[in-house]
Amino acid sequence: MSPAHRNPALTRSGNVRAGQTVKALLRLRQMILDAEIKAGERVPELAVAERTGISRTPIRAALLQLAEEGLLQPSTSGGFIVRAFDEGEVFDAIDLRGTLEGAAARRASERSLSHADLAPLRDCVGAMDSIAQRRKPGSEFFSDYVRLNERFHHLLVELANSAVLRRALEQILALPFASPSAFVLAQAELPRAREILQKAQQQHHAILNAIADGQGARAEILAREHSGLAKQNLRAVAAREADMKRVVGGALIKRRIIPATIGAEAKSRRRRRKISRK
Amino acid sequence: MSPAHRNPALTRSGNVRAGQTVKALLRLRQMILDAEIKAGERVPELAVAERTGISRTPIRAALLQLAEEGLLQPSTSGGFIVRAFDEGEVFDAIDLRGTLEGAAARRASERSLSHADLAPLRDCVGAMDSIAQRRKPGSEFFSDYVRLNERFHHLLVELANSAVLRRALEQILALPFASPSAFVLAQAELPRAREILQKAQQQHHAILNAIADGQGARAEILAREHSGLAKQNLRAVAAREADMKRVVGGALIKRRIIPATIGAEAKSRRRRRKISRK
DNA sequence: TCATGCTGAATTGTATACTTGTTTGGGTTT
DNA sequence: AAACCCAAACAAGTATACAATTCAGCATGA
Repeated sequence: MSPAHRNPALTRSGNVRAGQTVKALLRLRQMILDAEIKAGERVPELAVAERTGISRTPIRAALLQLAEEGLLQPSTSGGFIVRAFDEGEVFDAIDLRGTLEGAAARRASERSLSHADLAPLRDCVGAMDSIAQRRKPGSEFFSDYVRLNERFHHLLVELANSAVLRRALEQILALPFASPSAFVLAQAELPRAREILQKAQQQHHAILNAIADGQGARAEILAREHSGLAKQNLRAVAAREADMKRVVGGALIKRRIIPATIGAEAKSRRRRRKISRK
Repeated sequence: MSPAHRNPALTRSGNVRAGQTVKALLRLRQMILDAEIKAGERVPELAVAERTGISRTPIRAALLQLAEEGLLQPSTSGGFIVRAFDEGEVFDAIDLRGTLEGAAARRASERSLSHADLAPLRDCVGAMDSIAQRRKPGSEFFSDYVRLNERFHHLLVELANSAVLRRALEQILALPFASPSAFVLAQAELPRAREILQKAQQQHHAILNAIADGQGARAEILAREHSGLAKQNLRAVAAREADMKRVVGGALIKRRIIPATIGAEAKSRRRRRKISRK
């Protein structure tokens, strides 16, 4: 998407010369997700430019891109502010992912794919099986699982073979908490962790089989239902603020129940006279 | 999305002071859709800057935006080229719109909306009824119909009350031929024009009723099915090149059957020696 | 005490100069 | 004659200077 995507590698100097725009994009996204810039705050171009040593032009491009992704929101007075999401929006995002993955599963089912076409997906599910059967979840347990899980969902979309569908899913996945494995880390803390994981794995199997059998409607429903697990995790995790910190971009999600104290407003500069209206 | 969204009077109205970025965006989009720049061609910043009297910076922002919308494609060597769509992609885009509108209809159904909430949608359908019953389609016939049709689809999404869903639909509707009324004008030339229009209107009624009755699954299927009409129109229109010219952005759609002559390549400059690679 | 309008600092939006990379055409060599 | 190399032209990426707008803070007056 970014115009500087083409800069794959090095210049003659041998230095990793990623385009400034890409650098700015990555840095800014990190800053937002790590809550270095807090939700609701403005993102001043100049400050970012000074801090990163990148000039304003690429930074501006990155801001534009991040606004496209939905992490930033254009301010009425120009510039951008970090978007805050309430629990409902996160829910809706996961729901939409379910809808789109359902559409993908249906399309994949209707393409009468060969056995070989489905091999990668089958292998992926198989690999997850062997992970899920480990007695003791080791340190790489979850990172392995997350990787395979993302691969599963990625393959699903690829099998649908629709550029527009892929684009739509890319858009929604730009919201980190909409990702299929967004809550896996937090889920690990839940008492029913293993149970949830096994249920997810059963669903992976079911989706794969439905696609292999060309059962489009069934595959769609199953894929959609599969996203219900993420919704369930969201509900469980959102209840405890501590768990929310384990979710990538969790700082962007504002709790529904706002404390009575207006502590949040104290530190950010506020217009003292908003009664000026009329 | 664009940083200059804040400009009060922006789009189709007689905008007195639009930001340069917005101006560039509108101008460029028009140039692309009118095939002033043909599909597959590069869009040179400087040329556009000279031609429009706008400096490169806002033009670059507009190019970025248009790439986000999907009308432009980043080139490997930097810059952008006008994207070409084959018939399959147009089909997929309409299909995806159907999926998303289906999701919207379902959500709307499940919100237990009051009679008053549905009034705008009901009024819209009513207005379309009175148009559809006109004996002689006048000059404003189609423009009125198109306006109301777009309004219907817009209201449908609003009733779903989901920001992410709205965003996803905005993305797909940025492709002009994915619009619900993209083929209405071309459809008018078809022999079964009136019949198609009446069928569409029946579907509008059915969707409205399903939502009013809270029948989510039914509303979803109906809305999805409704997009089938557009697919049908696409098939009918795509058969004849002349009709394709009546479709907005039709120049971006490349025919499936490519003539044996390589005439298209003759005019565009080609690299003579691509064997230079090692 | 509060409303109102002015002013200056800050920040975004725009233009342009400059740098870096890609392309292309011609000359050279085999 | 074909392939290759090099260099000049060109276009995109980046930095920075400049203009326009916004907003806080203060002064002024009711």
